[in-house]
Amino acid sequence: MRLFKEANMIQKRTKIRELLRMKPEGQSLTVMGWVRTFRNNQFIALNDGSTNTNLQVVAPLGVFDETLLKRITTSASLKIEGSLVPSSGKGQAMELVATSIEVLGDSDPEKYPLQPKKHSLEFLREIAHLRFRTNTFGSVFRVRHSLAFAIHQFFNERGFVYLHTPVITASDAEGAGEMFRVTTLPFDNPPRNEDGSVNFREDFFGRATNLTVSGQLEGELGATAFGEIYTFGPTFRAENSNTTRHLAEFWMIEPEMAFYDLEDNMNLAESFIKYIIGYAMEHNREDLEFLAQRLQEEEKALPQDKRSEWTLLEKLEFVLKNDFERITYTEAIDILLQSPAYKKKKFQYDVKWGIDMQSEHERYLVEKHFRKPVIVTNYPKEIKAFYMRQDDNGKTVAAMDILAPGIGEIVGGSQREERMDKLTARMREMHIPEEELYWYLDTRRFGTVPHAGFGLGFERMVQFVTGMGNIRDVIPFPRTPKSAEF
RNA sequence: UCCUCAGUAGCUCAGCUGGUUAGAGCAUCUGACUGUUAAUCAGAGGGUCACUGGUUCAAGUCCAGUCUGAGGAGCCA
Repeated sequence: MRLFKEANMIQKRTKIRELLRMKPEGQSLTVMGWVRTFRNNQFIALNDGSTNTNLQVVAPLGVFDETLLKRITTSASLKIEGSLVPSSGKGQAMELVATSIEVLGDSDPEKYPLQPKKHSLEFLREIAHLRFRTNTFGSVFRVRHSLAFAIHQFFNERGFVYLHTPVITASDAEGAGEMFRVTTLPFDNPPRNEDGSVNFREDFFGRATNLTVSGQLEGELGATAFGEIYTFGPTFRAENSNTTRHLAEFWMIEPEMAFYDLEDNMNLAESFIKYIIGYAMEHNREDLEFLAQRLQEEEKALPQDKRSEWTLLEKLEFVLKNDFERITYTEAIDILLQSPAYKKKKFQYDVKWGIDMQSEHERYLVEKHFRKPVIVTNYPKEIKAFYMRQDDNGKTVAAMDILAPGIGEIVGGSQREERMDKLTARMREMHIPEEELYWYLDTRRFGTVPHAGFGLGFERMVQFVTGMGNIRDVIPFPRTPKSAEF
């Protein structure tokens, strides 16, 4: 009975996104949504989240009770029945002339924090639970949804298996970053060993556990059975990073493919990025146009030389149509050494073969020299992880990073070391305990194969596509140091 | 974690070399108007000047510490 009623309510409702595509010929429709503004005691701008475009609802003068009209305040929720007609006003093609208005939920205008005006992103971050009701965040999170959907579609079309790697892990061997401990032990008085250290054998899992910093090692287990897998889930880093590009909780996509070399890996990563951007451009045109416009207005405050030369859509279009630049680390260092910036001593950090490139170096390559996404390959082994495949020269590994304009490293990947002897030798050099990773090494023990994979930070991708400057504005509930309110 | 900047009304901000009762625009409320597009016009209410301590006859203003936020750096995705 209850189910039937709910279905009935849904069937009657027309989403504004669909309504706006109809031909207005006086048809009778029901809409439900939240009030954005109420002008002139007569015109309701109604938004239901399906699109940024508000529906203009006309409440003809004299038809509705004064006490009802008083309740039509910013963000009150309404159910409206009316007829869809061509608009006699200028700002919109059609409007709904209300025959009945029901207030589903009141919104006290003295207390509701959002106003029909511009708010700073910093302020909206403080009311993250309500910011979805703004145009900017409406667009950002519809685009985020589309990108997530496109990711699954891309891999599904190519026969990849979506592998759910664990959120709680016991492995602390990879060293991808500081970890959040997971425990049920009492923190004021944990059980102790004789030497005074905490006795994790008495903890929930019988050992020390943490939130995952990467699903890659588990991903390799999948790849060496299914051939091609991908993970897409939350990842946690307890680093005290306070930047526009870091979160303590973020989402990562990590494909892992057997029978792929570095070149295959790069090809996949490049077509993957183009695919999901193309998907958003096709399905979220309106949102992207809104975000592009928002960005342009924001940049008006900047001096001429700091403004971007392209609009957001032009930038995305360009990325779609052009090949990413591919250079080796060694070539990248040469370019930096030859650069006017280096010769004029503009770099704060020195450049020489063997360094881990700094943000300023990556920015120079991507934003000044090539002016497009760049894939840098074959880094020195000293600055990369133990599992990356060693090149024949003994100096470099088959790594690749994709650097994007504006955000820097968006993808990090490599061909993995499939040769047992080389891998364990490197682990010993880097003091990584083999015993703890016996399960990982089993992939090399039993039918090892050449394989490769990469990790892509989802929020950085959403930043790139939406043009949002701060990563805290592209995840619904950002977790950063000293901040986990909602 | 380091460096720099900031915290004054619901929001965005002004407040000079310390000196009467701390201001503006927007928002809100009341009234007017009624085809408006962040409507318009008139009026009203609204403040622990982040917190703690100090200097001083006197602190929003100066000093110290703390907290929070932003930008940059490092770490990285």
